[in-house]
This record gives sequence, structure tokens and C-alpha cells, in this order.
Amino acid sequence: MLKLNKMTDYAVVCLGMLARKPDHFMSASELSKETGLKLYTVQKILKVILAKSDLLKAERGVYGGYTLKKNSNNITVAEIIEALDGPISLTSCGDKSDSLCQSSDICFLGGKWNQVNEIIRKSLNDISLDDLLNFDNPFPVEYEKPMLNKTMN
Amino acid sequence: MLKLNKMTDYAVVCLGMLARKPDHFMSASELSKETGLKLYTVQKILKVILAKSDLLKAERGVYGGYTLKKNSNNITVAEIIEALDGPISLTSCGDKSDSLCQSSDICFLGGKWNQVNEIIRKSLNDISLDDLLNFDNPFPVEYEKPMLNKTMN
DNA sequence: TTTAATTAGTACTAATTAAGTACTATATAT
DNA sequence: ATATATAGTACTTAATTAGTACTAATTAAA
Repeated sequence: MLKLNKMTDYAVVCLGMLARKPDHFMSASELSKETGLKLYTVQKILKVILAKSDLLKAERGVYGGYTLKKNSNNITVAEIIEALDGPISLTSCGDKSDSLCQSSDICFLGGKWNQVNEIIRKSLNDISLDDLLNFDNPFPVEYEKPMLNKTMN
Repeated sequence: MLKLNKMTDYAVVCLGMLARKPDHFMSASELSKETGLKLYTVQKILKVILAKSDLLKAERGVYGGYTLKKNSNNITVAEIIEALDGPISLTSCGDKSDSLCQSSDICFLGGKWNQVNEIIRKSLNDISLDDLLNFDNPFPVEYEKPMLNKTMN
């Protein structure tokens, strides 16, 4: 389905909520109430984002919680996806454990998929959390595509 | 993982093999031998592609098999992915069965994900099977991004 | 007209991945 | 001390994907 997992979807909802109150530490339970997501789900997502990205600051204890480390227009969709879903790579090429890829006779596609991945990644890198949140702002458009060729990884 | 399923990966291998002999009907067992993929896998993939896309012609019986319906430079990566993985949509938004999306209070992202999807889809639509196969051809580059805004679906 | 080779369709099982839950440890303000 | 948080980890359940198997239909040729 070339689809994000639910966690990533939830993550954007949570990060979007945090973006509403910059520099305010919002607790998981508060986020749960505000978003309608289950508490355990919110807790898990925030833990993962904190561990796998540089998007959040956390504080423990009473009045503790989470807050965005940077402005929502500096947070890219690519960052969010990579934190929750892992690296953006459309195929398992490059994954040494894939037996197909070990035989160059069979996997004659070589590094071409990586270029596709790069195009997707760059697209997602040009879209900010802010772009997703603000209905009044048009999407970033007409940015120049990078030159990709066979010499690229 | 924002990753294609294995079937799509296999499909590109199979279609790439078929692209080597235009207008030749290659059987599933021949394809299996040539690609190293298991026979049952190849059979399943070809059946799915035939059913879900307009990419293949098939003929039964002795000397039967599969052949590409059009030239490999007219087959897009988007077509292949959509045949095997279903529609390209990064979130379940738009999916009416998703309870989050039914509440606009919670899913305040509205239709913005669709625009992200559209960007990805267009990127994948500009890459042909041929681009994946021919190492000597550079990738299509610097095509203009479409104007996307909130009035789009 | 029989036979061998092939696709068409469907259904089932196994394997893998994702989601959800639970628990303990640690930190902090009051 | 106590209440309220996050940190980390492990486990269970659900969902999805991959793999297998079988039967029917079609085709060319002996």
C-alpha cells in the first residue's frame, strides 16, 4: 500500500497539537485528552519520537511533558516519517540480507531504486509540519529538482 | 518503513525481464528460471499485475505466456506500484472507515495529506520502467512541480 | 481427440510486522 | 513523603504480507 503506519499518522497529530503551544511542556495525558488518542498510544509515540529524532524536548515530574525543540515550519515531513517509520527506502535494495540483491545477475536494477528513494525523500523534505497544519498557506511549489544520475549512490 | 512490499520489488524484476523481449510471450516458468524467483511467486505476481493493471497481455496454452502491453518507457513506476500495492496514499485519510478522520476536531490535518500523496504520485509517475532498467540514461530531472493548494482534493 | 503445457481463479496457511498493553525505574515539584 | 511525570523494556494481540496448493479453463500439437 505504500502507506505510512498508523504511528506516523498519530505522530503528526501529536506534533501538530504541540505546535499550537510553543515552549509549553504538554504532558502525554493532556495530549491524549486533546487529540482523542489513547494515553498508551500517545506515550509510546512520544517516547519513540524523542528517541529517534531531534524534534522533542522532554521534562519529567509534575508539570513535566513534551515540547517541540524547533518551530513547526522547520520540522519536515521527512523527519517525522523517518523517526517513526525508519529510513525512507522504497525497496530492500541495499539491505545486504536480501538474497535477491546479492546476485547482480538477478537484481539487474542496481542502484536505480536509490535514486527513486532520493526523489521521494527530497519531496518530503520540502514539506514542513507547518505546511500540513496551516490551511491558508499554499504548498511549497516549483522547487528545483536535483540532478540525479548513475554515479549517485 | 514507507517501503514497498516484496511483491512490487519482484514485479519490477519480472517486468524488466519481459521488457528485454518485446512482443515475445514468456511463460511464468521461463521467467522463474531467468529471474531466480520461485515459480509460484512469479505466477502470483503476474496474475495480480494482469488483473490490477493494463501492463500485460497473456496467452494460455502451449507457447503461451505473458508480454508487455506497451513499451517499457511508457510504463511508469507509479503504475507498477499501484498495481501491486494499491493506491499510493501515505495516510488512511480519506478512508471513511478510519475513526480518527471522521472527527474533524481531532484530524485537523484535513486534506493536506492528499497533497503530499499527489506530490509523491507525480514523482513516481515521471519515472519509467525504462529509467530503472537503463544504466546509461540519466534520470528524468528538473520537471516542474504542479501548483498544489487547499482547493485541490 | 487425447495430451502436455499453460494461464485464471480462489482459498488456505505460515511468516512477518505493527499495534496495543503492562510493568518497573527514574526524575521533579510541592 | 507523595503525586505526577517521563524512560525503558518486554510481552501479547492484531493485522498484513508472503507463500503454497489446488482446480478449472485454454491452447497447440501429436
